[in-house]
Amino acid sequence: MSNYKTMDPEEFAEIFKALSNPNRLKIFTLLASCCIPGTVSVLDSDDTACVGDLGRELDIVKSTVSHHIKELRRVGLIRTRRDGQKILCWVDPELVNALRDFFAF
Amino acid sequence: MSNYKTMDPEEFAEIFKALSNPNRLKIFTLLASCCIPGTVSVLDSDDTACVGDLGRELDIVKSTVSHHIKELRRVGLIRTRRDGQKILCWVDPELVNALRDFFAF
DNA sequence: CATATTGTTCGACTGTTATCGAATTATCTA
DNA sequence: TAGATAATTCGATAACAGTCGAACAATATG
Repeated sequence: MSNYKTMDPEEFAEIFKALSNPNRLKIFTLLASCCIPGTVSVLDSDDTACVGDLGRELDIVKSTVSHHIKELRRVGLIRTRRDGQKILCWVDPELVNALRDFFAF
Repeated sequence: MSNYKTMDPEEFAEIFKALSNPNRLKIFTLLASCCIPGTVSVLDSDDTACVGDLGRELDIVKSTVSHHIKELRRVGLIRTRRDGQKILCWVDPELVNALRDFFAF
């Protein structure tokens, strides 16, 4: 744990809480997977996905997806941008790196 | 996300849930910190800690610590061993490595 | 054996979370 | 402007989680 002394337990706990729900974790990994260069995405876009895509993929209603997206965004795991009617989502590589470092001894 | 295809979302979600409570995360990082070779530990032992140590350090009652330890052990994040009256705890490096890989793009 | 120390289990209480459907808002297009 | 599509917000409900103190169990030691 390279940064256990400087990290804020409350903040990291919030991030882990965001990943502690199976559906939210699936959303995160789906977004992460379509961000890898060269990876064939299950979604239509190259490096982003919209709320509707995610809902169809995971078979949950859009209000629930919206709720989960909001939570992932709140803790900084993903970022979003409106494109017309759709809200595009993608993971924040910076925070993912911070998480990787957290588990690096 | 190197292993997003093969990983089990339910299992990983459980692990993240175990780290989603601030006190449990503190217990985990305390144990992780005293496992690093060469690190000066806040606890008395070199590479383990007992329930009482953790409770004193975090100022929570022992029944709560015990509850958290049980949860961390259930998901495989830590391991325990009885030594006389005390239960010694330490993190499982294997699972920590798996988590690091999870966040490695 | 009696007592102290350490940890676990149990019950209770309080607060939080996941989910859905309905209503609402925003954007696009015919 | 009217209708279609996409997403958010809101309210309700059911399930779960964190914490504590009391009681219990295991171990050590006088």
